[in-house]
Amino acid sequence: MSNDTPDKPVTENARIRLLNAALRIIREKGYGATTVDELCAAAGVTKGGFFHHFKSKEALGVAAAQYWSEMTGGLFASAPYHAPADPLDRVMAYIDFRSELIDGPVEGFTCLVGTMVQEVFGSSDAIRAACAESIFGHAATLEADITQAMRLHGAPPGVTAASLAQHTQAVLQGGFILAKATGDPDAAKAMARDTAAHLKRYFRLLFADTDRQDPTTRQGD
Amino acid sequence: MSNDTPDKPVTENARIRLLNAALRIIREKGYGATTVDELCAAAGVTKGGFFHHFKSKEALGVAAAQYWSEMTGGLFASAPYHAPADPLDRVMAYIDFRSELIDGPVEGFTCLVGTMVQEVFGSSDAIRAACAESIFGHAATLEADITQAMRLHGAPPGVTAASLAQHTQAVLQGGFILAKATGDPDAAKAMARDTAAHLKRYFRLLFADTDRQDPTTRQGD
DNA sequence: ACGTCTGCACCGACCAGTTGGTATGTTCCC
DNA sequence: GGGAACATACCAACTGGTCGGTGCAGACGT
Repeated sequence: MSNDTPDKPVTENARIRLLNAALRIIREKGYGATTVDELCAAAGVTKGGFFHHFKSKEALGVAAAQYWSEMTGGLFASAPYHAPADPLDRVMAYIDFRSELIDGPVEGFTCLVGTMVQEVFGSSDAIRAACAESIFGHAATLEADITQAMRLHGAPPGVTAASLAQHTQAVLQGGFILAKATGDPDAAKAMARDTAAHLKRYFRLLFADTDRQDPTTRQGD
Repeated sequence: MSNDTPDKPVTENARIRLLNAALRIIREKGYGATTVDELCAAAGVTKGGFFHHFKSKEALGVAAAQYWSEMTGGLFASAPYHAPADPLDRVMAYIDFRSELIDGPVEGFTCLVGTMVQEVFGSSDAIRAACAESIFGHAATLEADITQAMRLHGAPPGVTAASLAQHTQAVLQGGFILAKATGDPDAAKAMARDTAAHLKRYFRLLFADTDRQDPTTRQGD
């Protein structure tokens, strides 16, 4: 979408290490609580090195959001949920895939940009915009499948593909919040997965009144 | 649940002002970005006054979460959505009520504890627990109506009242995140309301297969 | 082939401002 | 007069950010 990430020369080592550290630590502690020094220590880079690559902490935040988009974008693009021929099945498989991703500790499966935007939407418009781009950009990839599903099976009354795609993201993000609220890792996982299950059920019900009453799509739980 | 908030004497003026400032400013800028000095300035209290009432910033965070519970608890308890005789209608009216609450600037309608818990779940277990208490405590009040609705109309297969109540909170919280991500206040409002509309549709569909096919419940949008 | 010149990646000591927190009053009500 | 409710002044630690410098890889003229 934006072409300001040209394929850099191969020698960007410290930058990548910094970005990877940012992904991990910001998801663990939040953007505000993450210090530059901490990032440097984790990446094995000094303060000077940090500010050589990022002109400010905020710039690191923006870059981290974009890096997150690249990483997750690649993950989703190569994920197996695109396989089904029926677009509705692809949407269902997408939710299953998201559900499978929910594993391990809370910081491991939650969303970097969802976490960040909540924190900085009032104080850094640059980071907020980068997070929005990531979230809504990802929603757009899902919207394509939903549009096709509506075309093939008929559109449920009162909903649009864009709205549904964004709602999907909202539900998953909300699940992450509740997951973080529970102190226990297992409860957190169950919480997030349960939310995803409700989301899938919503899709199933939404498209049940179209031409899809036959229970041939009884996948999973 | 916890009785460590006994009814203090009436003379807690600065404390209340501090708490009100905290509610407003933390929702605006997040917990981490909110400084003690800023809170003091907003409440017209000095640093000494602050630490007279709260032994630390973290203690203020915990108190703010509890204060938020009290405030919203009162708001919801006296809200008109309890009027309908049918518990399912009450649940629907609850979602409508939440949707009506979505107005004005983003910081005005978002949830304090949802914002905070996202930020501090890894760094302050005390605040995290206070936020969890607030969220799940509120969910429990909704769960009662859902349980009754299931008893009266039949339970949709595969869901429990507790799970549904928590899912409701998750969806609303997720809507807030997407709302914050959009820079524009009007778009934010629309986003959050749209999420609530999807949630309501989910409930409608869930209970449509029970004894509730008659469209007498065609309220709103 | 060779010195050197240039620019980039990175270093690490340092700084000024800000942070949460404290020690010591003062006021005022019971 | 004693304790709760504040105010004032202050601090040590830490924050993001700066700045002069270093090592090294390639360009370039000879």
